[in-house]
This record gives sequence, C-alpha cells and structure tokens, in this order.
Amino acid sequence: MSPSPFVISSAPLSPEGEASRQRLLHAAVRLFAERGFANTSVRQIAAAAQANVGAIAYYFGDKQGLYRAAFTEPMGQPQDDIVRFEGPELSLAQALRGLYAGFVDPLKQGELVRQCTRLHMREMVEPTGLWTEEIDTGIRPYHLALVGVLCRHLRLDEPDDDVHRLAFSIVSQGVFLCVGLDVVQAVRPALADTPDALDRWADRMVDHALAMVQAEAARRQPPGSAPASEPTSCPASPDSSPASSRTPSTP
Amino acid sequence: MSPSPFVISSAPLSPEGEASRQRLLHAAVRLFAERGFANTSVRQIAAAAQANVGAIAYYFGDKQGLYRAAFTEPMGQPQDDIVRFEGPELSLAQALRGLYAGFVDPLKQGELVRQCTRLHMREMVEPTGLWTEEIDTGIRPYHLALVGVLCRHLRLDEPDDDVHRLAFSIVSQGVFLCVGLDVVQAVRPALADTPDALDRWADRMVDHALAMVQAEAARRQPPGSAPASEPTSCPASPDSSPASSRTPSTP
DNA sequence: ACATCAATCAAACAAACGTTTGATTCAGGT
DNA sequence: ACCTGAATCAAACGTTTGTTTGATTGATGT
Repeated sequence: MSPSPFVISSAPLSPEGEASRQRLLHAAVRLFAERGFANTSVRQIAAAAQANVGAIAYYFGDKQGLYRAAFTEPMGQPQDDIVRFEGPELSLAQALRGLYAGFVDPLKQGELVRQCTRLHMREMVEPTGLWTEEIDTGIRPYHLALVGVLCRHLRLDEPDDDVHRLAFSIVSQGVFLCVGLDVVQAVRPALADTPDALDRWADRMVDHALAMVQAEAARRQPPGSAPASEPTSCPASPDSSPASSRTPSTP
Repeated sequence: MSPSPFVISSAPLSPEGEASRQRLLHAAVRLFAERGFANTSVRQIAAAAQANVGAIAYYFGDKQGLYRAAFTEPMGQPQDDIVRFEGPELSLAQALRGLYAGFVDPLKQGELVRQCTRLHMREMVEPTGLWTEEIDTGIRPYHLALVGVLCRHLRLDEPDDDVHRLAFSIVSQGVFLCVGLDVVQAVRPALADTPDALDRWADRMVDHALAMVQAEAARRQPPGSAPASEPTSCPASPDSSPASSRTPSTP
C-alpha cells in the first residue's frame, strides 16, 4: 500500500521507477501530440508505455499532471530560445538566423521534441489553462526581447505599435513552419522533408525578415532625409550581407 | 414517433424547426470553438441552445454530423477568398491588400464567423479527417493561386521552391493573425481590439509583404544587371507606392 | 529471518459520455 | 371529429472515462 498521493518531484526515484516514469512520459507526449488531451485515455497511454494505469496516478497524480509534465519537461527553458538572438554583439542578420534556428532545430531533432512542439501548438487553439501560463512565462518575454532587438537596430528609444507588428510578422514565419507543417507537406513537401531543406528555408526567412526591417526603417525615415548607408546593422556589423550565405537559388 | 434517421438536407423544414436547428448550430459553433470537439458534450450544446439532446440526433444525425455542419455551413466558399487577390488587373499591392483582407475581415465580422474561423484553425493541429479534405479543396488552390500571382509579378514562367517559400511567408502573416490572436491580445491588445486597428495592421502586412517580394526579386537579379525601375508591379500599375496609404505612423 | 518500502497490478468505482427509445404535444389536411 | 407527421421531451441504455482501492511483488537494510 502506498498512502502517499503521488511522488513529489523532489523525491529521488529508484532507477527502475525512473525508467517507468520516462516510458509513461514519452508515451504521453506522443499520444497527446497525435490525438489531443481529451481524445487520449490514460489506458491507451499505459498500454503504449507497457505500464499499469495506476502508475499514472502514482507518478503524476492524475491525468492533468501527466499532461503538465509532458507539456513542460521535454522542452528546454524558453530563455534558451531568447539568448539565440538577443545578444547585443549580434548583427541583425545573425540575430534573425538565431531566432529562426529556434523554430527549425526542433523539427530536425528527435521525435520527442517535435511532438512536444506540436503539443504547444495545440495549446494555442485548444486552451486547457496551461496556455495562458505559457504566454506569461514563455511567449511574452520572447516577444519583448525581439521587440528590444528591433528597437536597437531601428535606433528607437521606445517601442511603438508598429515595432510590435513588425515583431509579430517576423515570428509568424517561424510559427507557420510549425503550425502549417501539414499543409507544406501536402502542397510542397520538398520544402521541409530534409534538414538541409529546412536550413535553406530558414535562410529565406532571414532574407524576408531583413527586408521587412529595412522597409520599416525606410517608412519611418522618409527618403528625403539622410539615409545611413546601412540602416539595419547596429554596433559593428561583421555580417550584413543579404544573408544568402549558401544557396543563390534552388538547385 | 419518427422512424427516419434524421432530416436530410433537402427536406424542407418548418419555420420553427429551422429556428431550432439554427439555435443548435450556433451554440455548437460557439462551444466547439471555445472548448474543442471532445471537450464539448451534446448536453452542453442542447442546454445552450435551449433544446433537447434528442434534437441533435433529429437534425444532424449524431454529434459528428453537428460538428460537420458547424465546421462548413457558416463559412463562405474558399474561392471567395481567392478572387480577392488573383485578378490579373490588380497591382501587387492591391492583390496583397485583398489577400490580407481575407484574413482580417472575418475578425471584424460577427462572433459566428470568428468562431468558425477558430474551428478551422483548430483542425490544423487536430486532424479529424476534415482537415486533409480542407487542404485539397480550400488551401491548395489558394496557395497555388498566390504562387501564380507571385510568378506573374516576378516575371517567372514556372514557380520554383523559393516562390513557394515566399508564398508561405506572405500568408504566414495572415495565419498568425488568426492562430496567435490570443497571444496578441495578451501582449499588445491595442493591435487587434478595433476594426480600425486591424486595418492598420493589414496595411503593415502589405508593406512587409511588398518588401519580401522586392527582396526576392533583387536576390534573383543581382544588382549588376539591368534593374527595371519598378520590378514588383506587373501590367499597368495604378497603385505601386509603398502602400502606407493611411497611417504614416501609429498615432 | 524479518520488517520496510517503493513499485506493480487487477479489479472495482462513480461519473459522464453519445445515443436510442417511446410517449407526448400540436398544427394542418381530409 | 379524425388522422398524419413533424417536433419536443424525459428517461434509460450501454460504453468509456479518470480515479481509487487493496493486495502482491521484490529488493534492501538490519
């Protein structure tokens, strides 16, 4: 008999216990990502993990706790994504490359991260409560960091609505890569079926984003006044070419 | 007693019957959009519509049929969206304005269309079979039409991968407007809380899209060769200014 | 050898689910 | 007055759901 409700996160688990917990977690990530929260039963998860149904309550308290763990544990911290583009020493092109790498890399990694990404995308349109929390702890800091980078390169003291709109337009390319992957695979599968193709796509996203930033800079500074020769590079720009580093066109 | 399985669509409904059917349909759209298919019970729908549970089987056969009706009926035909941007007489800026209007207008309309839009976004990540069908009948023609427009303005005979990538980047701004609306309302609510704000945002999207197309044109045609003075406008361009027609900046 | 405790398991639980049933109401036609 | 059929309704059906229970196992420490 185990009177304790369930294993607290700080409690050290035996090696075999930890293995069972991991099997359950991985099966949960896969099934939740494929079929959603409400359409996945705890029995299906237990069967896929070759574990007993009671083990879910034992390790995670209840189904909601298992979902919470599947939603947050496999994902790295959101600040890991932010540091890839907010460094003051980065040129704008470098920062954008880092930003889109944050979207592309999970797609190239193993199935687990890919499925966990899909879980987050699912929360966007099917809020179970975890989503508003994710906005506060993950998305808002991410967005504000990007807005700060844009302000720096646009030489603005305070962000206005147009900077926020620009930031959303920039991330929207990355978001689409995740949420619209099924569409891409149905309409033009060659764009996303290999890591190389994904990298080429990320390069184009950088090109597009640079063009958007330059257009925004030009719009704020009418063509009459003094145009700095490179309005989109900030402190010292070791890399400000049009960023078509690899492919001049599709082979 | 009514031995017939349920009312066929061709059967004329009595005025009061039609009213009940509509109440059920509207309640279903709202609840399905807010809570998802699996999280919404037929009893909740019937209660919200002030109807009996049996009425769902009576009018729609079963829960799935009700969902199908809620998914397809309130939405207009997809070709309505295509004709807003594919006309050969449109300048690129006009075409893009029409394209983004297709995303913005539903958000300005009544709650019903807004919620039905949300239903479609939900289907993106939760394939219940309706989504693959939607890709073939709605999304693929839409994407190919946009690719055609881009080829025309880029003076290309055949679309290549980069044109498809450009098309996805262009629509991604509109997709984000729908799928990321919750994020926007949490991070920068002023961007989407009034029809005027949505129009301003659409204007910026046009700016960004024009910049992307121009960057793509410049990338294909290295700066050495002869640059046509206006590479992004096609047959006769009555409208090819940077499209900041209304707001020079945020007020 | 015994006690301890994490871990596993089959069985049972109450609740909620989608669906079906059969009776009832009520207006319109003959 | 009678019949017809659409429309509404409360009740019940069988299934599946998430969760709990209590016994059982199998190491580990004394």
